[in-house]
Amino acid sequence: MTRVPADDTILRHWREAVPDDRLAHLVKDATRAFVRALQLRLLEHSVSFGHWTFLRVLWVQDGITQRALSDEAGVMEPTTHAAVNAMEKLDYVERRRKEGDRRNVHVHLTAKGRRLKVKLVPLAVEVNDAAVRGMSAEDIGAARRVLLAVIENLALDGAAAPRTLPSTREWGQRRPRAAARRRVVSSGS
Amino acid sequence: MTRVPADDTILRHWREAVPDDRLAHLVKDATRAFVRALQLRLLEHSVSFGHWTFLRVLWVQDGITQRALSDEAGVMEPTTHAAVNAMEKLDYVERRRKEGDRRNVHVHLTAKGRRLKVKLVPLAVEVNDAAVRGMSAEDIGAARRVLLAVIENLALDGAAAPRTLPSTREWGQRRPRAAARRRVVSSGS
DNA sequence: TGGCAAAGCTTAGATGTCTAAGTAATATGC
DNA sequence: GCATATTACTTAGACATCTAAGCTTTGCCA
Repeated sequence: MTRVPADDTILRHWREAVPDDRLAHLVKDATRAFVRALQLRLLEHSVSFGHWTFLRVLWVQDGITQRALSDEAGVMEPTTHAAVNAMEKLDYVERRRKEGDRRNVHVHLTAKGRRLKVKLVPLAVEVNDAAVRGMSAEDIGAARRVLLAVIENLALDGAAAPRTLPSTREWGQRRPRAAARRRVVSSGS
Repeated sequence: MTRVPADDTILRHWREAVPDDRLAHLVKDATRAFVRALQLRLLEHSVSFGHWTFLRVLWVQDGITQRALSDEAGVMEPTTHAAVNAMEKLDYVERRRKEGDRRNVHVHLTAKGRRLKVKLVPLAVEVNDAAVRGMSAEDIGAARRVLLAVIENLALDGAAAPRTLPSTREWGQRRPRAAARRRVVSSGS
């Protein structure tokens, strides 16, 4: 790689500066570190990081719908859609429609997709072990509690904020002016 | 209807499943929660989340070079370049070349960019407070330690791993940049 | 002192993620 | 039993981020 953007700089950074959104940035940088480390290993098996997210889920719940897959992976449908397209081309999965509700598209692993599991899972374990090396079990437990709390607290926060608007949260309304105005202006000129 | 991808599903998810890369995913989901929460607030001031990252740095170190800005923000130059372009259009910053080294491009806040600080910083504080609500100071401290360790451990991991790999499209081929080289060299001093 | 490497910025293109809006199938209510 | 809402997927487009590679300026040194 050319240059790790961070390394020295980021580390110094975290020991000195105390910005107002310190935890948020720590979490963000940690995510990048995790993604990068796993990506590095996945590349040797020609699997992109994006696919890992979905394969993980499918190894446990093969044949679920795209919607369910999105939920389990924690992303929106279009993200899943794009990833499934790519993985279908790579012959890791295939889409199937079943009898019954014809809206649903079920995503099934191919033999090839299934085989990746034994190779890839150890890589993730390796990364996680390396990541927490030297940390006590208590600290790691505390970190888990805090992160889970963050997710819960902010989910509430996000759900509460737009409450002033129609029942099904309308981001379009809340997000407002920037987008709305832009649209008006461009159609008017 | 726009659905929050996560909410219930993600929360249930974290209380049940115990995948092999649990911490990595916890961290990733927490990042998304943070970003989303802050974005929600920034949008009301017509500031995108991407700009926040750089404005934070500039409020403290106005007039630094794009490279320095990249390092402080923890991203690569092209990311900074794109963001500075956008912020320049919005009249939050301006680029200036100084006497001396003409390769450097210094990024300066405009009055408009500077004014955002008092409005935006409280939003970040608010998000961080909301995020850790109910957590003990000890747990939060432990979480910080763990996250910092993750960043450090994986930075080492990333620096070490590729050297041993004859992998085709990797590090080795390209002429190493200063940082990469420095790291190798300094192992001897 | 002239050439080559390094440093800084830019461009090009890929990836992963999102919102908004469109289409097709199904469910619901009057 | 049809009109309408809801659900699942898709398409379009935006944005933040990355790597690879190109350009310009500077530094070094043989």
